[in-house]
Amino acid sequence: MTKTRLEAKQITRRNLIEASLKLSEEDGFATLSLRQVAKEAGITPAAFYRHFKDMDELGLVLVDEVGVRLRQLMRDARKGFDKKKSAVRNSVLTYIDYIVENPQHFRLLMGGNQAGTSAYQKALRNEIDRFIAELTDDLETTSRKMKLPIFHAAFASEAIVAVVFTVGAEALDLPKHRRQALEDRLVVEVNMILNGARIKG
Amino acid sequence: MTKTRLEAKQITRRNLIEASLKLSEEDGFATLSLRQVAKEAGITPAAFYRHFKDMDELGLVLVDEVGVRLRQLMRDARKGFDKKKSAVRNSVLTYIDYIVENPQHFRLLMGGNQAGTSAYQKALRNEIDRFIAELTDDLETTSRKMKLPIFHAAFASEAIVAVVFTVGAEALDLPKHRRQALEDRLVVEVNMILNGARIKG
DNA sequence: TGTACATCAGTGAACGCGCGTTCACTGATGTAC
DNA sequence: TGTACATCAGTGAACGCGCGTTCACTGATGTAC
Repeated sequence: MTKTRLEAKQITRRNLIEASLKLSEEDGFATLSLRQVAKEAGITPAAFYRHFKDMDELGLVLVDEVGVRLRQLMRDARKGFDKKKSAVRNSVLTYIDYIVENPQHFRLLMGGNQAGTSAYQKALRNEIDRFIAELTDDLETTSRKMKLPIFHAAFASEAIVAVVFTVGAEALDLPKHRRQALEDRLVVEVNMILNGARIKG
Repeated sequence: MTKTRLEAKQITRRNLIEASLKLSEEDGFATLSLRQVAKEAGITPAAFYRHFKDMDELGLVLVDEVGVRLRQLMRDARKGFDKKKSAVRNSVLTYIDYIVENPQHFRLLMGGNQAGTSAYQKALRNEIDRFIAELTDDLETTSRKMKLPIFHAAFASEAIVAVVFTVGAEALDLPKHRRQALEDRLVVEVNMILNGARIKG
């Protein structure tokens, strides 16, 4: 087995990634130290450098992983398996569930808005732009199918993503029983933006 | 003059506040150290404690000061002196101008979303809720005056503040000549939300 | 298969640094008489 | 007004701490013959 050593290295790399996600749950990625992550992953600080140049490089990997996963989730949610609910409500429920179950992922995408280097910032910005682009596509496709014109699909997507991220951040700080109100609010606000986007001018 | 010593103390306190605002311009308040602020204010680290219990207490003062100032500004902007432009465009222009001229203030209100203690978080949350409340009042008053019903004034305000803060964060990272596009975008999105809020359901 | 050498993930000690916090102090300002 | 004492904002040294980074090393895994 010529791969044993390589495999072991990849396991450690995985451990570093999982460790940073776990530790991000508390205060986000920006406040993590290399030593904390190495310790949580079960290696010495010096061994960290066998896998990543610095914390920033690890951060880029995390943003990418989380972005891919969250976009896939939202794509599935929009397809809307539960026909009893609107596509909007379906998506909102899926989204809120996900961020409550995976606060680390969400804090990762939010938190960097402020701290972090410019490379990390750009990666985050890029992920969010992807969300917006996918949503814009979806709105335009749906509009064509439904024969309901939409005048500002791109702007509407930007506004929706802004609202969705804002409400998501609030959801993390609330106890479970108050989440329902947030879901309802988010559904109303998203529909409000969609209605506005269907009006000319 | 029995006040000379007290006055001197208040000047130093002011210096600490101004120093932290100045240093916040770079990366926000969360990344500031007590020693940096003391140095910028021209005192030794130990003297800091004559004025504030810790950085968190200073943070609360800053959030309050900036919040008061920004709310006053937006109140004035909504009154809309420039009658050639819509109230929405007037407010958006004022807002973008302000955050570009005072990035420290804006970073202060944004940045804490992630880092900082719970007391600081709550103060921020509280400031933002005030913005939303004032905007809601304004929307309802205007609605009555114009005899244009509005069905979701509170939700619309939440959505508008979310969008406005998001776009504001983006404005800070852009060169001056690309700001115009952001203003236009913000005007369209805010109007979109207002239009949506005037539709029932 | 067995041996000799190369690779390299992870170790553990050491470094200098900026941090928050404490402490006894100084000396100008303020107060009482 | 003049003197003796109290107050207290600011000083400067010291502390222990966790940080990122470096380095020579170890020893298991991998490779060549």
